[in-house]
Amino acid sequence: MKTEATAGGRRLAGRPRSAASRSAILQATHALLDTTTVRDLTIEAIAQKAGVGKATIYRWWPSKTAIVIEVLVEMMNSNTPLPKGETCLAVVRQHLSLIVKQYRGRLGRIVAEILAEAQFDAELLTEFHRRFFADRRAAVRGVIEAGVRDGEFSRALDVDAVIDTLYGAINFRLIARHMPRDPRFERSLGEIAATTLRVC
Amino acid sequence: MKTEATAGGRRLAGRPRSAASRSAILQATHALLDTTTVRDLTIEAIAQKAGVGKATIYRWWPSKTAIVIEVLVEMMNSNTPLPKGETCLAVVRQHLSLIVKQYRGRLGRIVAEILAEAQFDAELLTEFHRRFFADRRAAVRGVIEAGVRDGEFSRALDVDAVIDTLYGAINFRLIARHMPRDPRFERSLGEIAATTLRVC
Amino acid sequence: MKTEATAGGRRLAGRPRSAASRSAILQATHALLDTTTVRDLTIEAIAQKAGVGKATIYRWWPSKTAIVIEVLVEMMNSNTPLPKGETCLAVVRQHLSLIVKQYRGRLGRIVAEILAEAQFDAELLTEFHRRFFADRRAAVRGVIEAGVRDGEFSRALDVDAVIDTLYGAINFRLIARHMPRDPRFERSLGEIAATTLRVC
Amino acid sequence: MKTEATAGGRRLAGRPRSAASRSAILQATHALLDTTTVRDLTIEAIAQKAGVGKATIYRWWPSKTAIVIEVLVEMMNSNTPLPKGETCLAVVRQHLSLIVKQYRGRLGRIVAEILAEAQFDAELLTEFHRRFFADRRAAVRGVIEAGVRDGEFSRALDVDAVIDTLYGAINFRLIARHMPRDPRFERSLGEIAATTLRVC
DNA sequence: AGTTAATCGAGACGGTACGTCTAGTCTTATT
DNA sequence: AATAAGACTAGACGTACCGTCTCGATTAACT
Repeated sequence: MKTEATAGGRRLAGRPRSAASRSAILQATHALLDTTTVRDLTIEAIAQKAGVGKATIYRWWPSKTAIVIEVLVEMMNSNTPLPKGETCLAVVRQHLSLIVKQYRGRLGRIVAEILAEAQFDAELLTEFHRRFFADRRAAVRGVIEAGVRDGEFSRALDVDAVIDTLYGAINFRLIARHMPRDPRFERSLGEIAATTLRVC
Repeated sequence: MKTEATAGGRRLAGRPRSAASRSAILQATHALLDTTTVRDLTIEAIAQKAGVGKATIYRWWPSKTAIVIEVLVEMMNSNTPLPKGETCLAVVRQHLSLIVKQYRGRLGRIVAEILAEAQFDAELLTEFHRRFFADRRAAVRGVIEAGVRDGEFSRALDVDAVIDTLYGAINFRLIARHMPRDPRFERSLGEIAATTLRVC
Repeated sequence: MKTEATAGGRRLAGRPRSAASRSAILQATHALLDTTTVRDLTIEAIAQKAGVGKATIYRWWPSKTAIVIEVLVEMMNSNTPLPKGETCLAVVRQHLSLIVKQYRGRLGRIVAEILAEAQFDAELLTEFHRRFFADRRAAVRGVIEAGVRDGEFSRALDVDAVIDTLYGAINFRLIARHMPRDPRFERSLGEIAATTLRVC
Repeated sequence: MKTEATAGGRRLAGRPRSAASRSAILQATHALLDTTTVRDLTIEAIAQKAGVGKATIYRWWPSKTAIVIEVLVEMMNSNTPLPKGETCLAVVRQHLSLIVKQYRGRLGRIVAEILAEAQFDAELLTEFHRRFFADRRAAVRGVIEAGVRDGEFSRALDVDAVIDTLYGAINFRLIARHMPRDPRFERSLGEIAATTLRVC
């Protein structure tokens, strides 16, 4: 038997992965999510709808939720550039509003459901954080740290705690559904952000 | 309080519900939760361990998660009296710390898992809110409103938003698991609470 | 309330058996048999329809089929007097025709179904034989033996074998359903009876 | 004979049916029938004993009794060639004796139980007739018709009625169990056959 | 051009839990 | 006692998916 990967570059024998199957699977999943929750989604239904063998799915994804994450990421594709604003506070406030709005529809439901499924699969949770939350959190963090450097925000800030406070409120209402995520909530969040970031 | 039979009207015909079975089911569920997640928990395993027919479970609970909620509520029974404190702020800070600590062990995991399961069952979510969150939230709300009346806290407060901000941070870290719920987090939350409540 | 059975007999303590319940059970069973097979009949459905507790049924009958046997016997009540005829052969032939006709409707179906259920319950089979077949078989036997004594029938006859031959054919078609139990069958059976009884 | 794949057309897509599973199921059923009645037999027990998923059974058989029929047919495989004899009557008599003997053991019990189960499933009854009775009946019919052509038997015969008379007697005693299927019965049946076939 | 090897759709496989159903038993209060 | 009501344990039902496994058929890259 020869080596699988010869000098320098990748050297795959055999039939390459079918791009058509991959996108058929993602599209089928997307379509099914209109009428089904992530939990009620089944690999069999995806395979059926995509006209694909189950094994093909299992070859490339570890679980149905992993597919959903991929669908979600493709849905969001460059959807969330950090908004512009005069001050760092303005940027943060607008971003908070944006997220509240974004989470109002199907997307919010799917995020909540992925988080739910990921409670029972640590790797999935890590993966979701890496592919969905990480960049946005880093961006927000960057803005806040800039605000601190500029003297706009308090020097004593525990940045992570503040972020979890503001975005956690959104996620908590998303998940616990005990109160609406309405314009008043957006405004109040903005006020709280102002106070916390400047005074804390 | 009167006896169950007399209060409220007619005594029902037929054999009454077995208290022994009820508590066997709750105990079995409690025990199984040591080694299983809520998702991996099965009604069959509970029935088996409790020495109970499956039908008996289905007669009294709509789903396994409903049982888990009942177990959780019995676990917490008068576990969380609102702490004493000199000022309203002190009470809130101590309560936040208490919750963070409480959520660190098995209890936190179960709360997260119930929330996860409840993402796919609206009634369950309502029920969980009613039996688990509602009282504690009302208590916290009472303290904050007292603080407002006394002039200790800001008059402009959106109390619900503030509560979701503080407790949402805890729940967000519980669910997303991206950062530890450690003493530093407790301290930071306390600071943020102080700022938000007094200045906002 | 006075005692129900005083003078002349046993005086049982406690509440006596309810005649109303007994007949409600039999009537309910009778009614259900219009739309259900004996197999699909359930004790629960009988109890429900009769407005009777399940335990009451179990107290007085060992199985649902036992109830069906009782219903059947009451249905047949003095239904099958041996027909009159000039000769013994004529009596037998008419009786065969009568049975073929009787078995054509619901009654035949129920007999077949009782026999089916009784394949798995030896006591039931014995009971069914005793209450349903025994008298009629004895009567037929009597006629045939009279024919033998009179010289109308062959002296060499194995009476039981002949009976099983003639009535067995009916029961076989009733159960295996491979051929109709029609007038031609009646006629042929009569011919075979004549030959067998006289020549054998 | 050709291979299965080629004969009759296109090879089907997908994994082919497992011959090992099929025979494991039949063997398990065979074994269980030693200690259980057809009624008490359960699909779960068969699946368990065969080391097979329940779905595999349901995929290929409509009911447990259908499996039992298949087991029975495989048990009988070329078990019952029509016996040789000098005359047609001799053939019929020997065949009757053979069937009586064959039905004495486990096989008789199973035939009775299948007929019992099939009282509640018309398709099953048809299937059982086709796979178990049909060929043998046709063979007997052939012999009798030959006898008629040769002048050995009566020209007036209703062949089906005669067959049901002779074999019905056997089946009736098998099912009603009111009399033994012993050598005397064999002899009497033979006598009756002789009379009926020649004189009728 | 032929060979090689991983891919593909299809669908059968062993397994497991589901929620339903009925059996037969057992508590109640009532008659 | 016997009754109607109905809760109880037990366990099979037939279904649905799981994740794995054969199949024959494709499809490139490497001889």
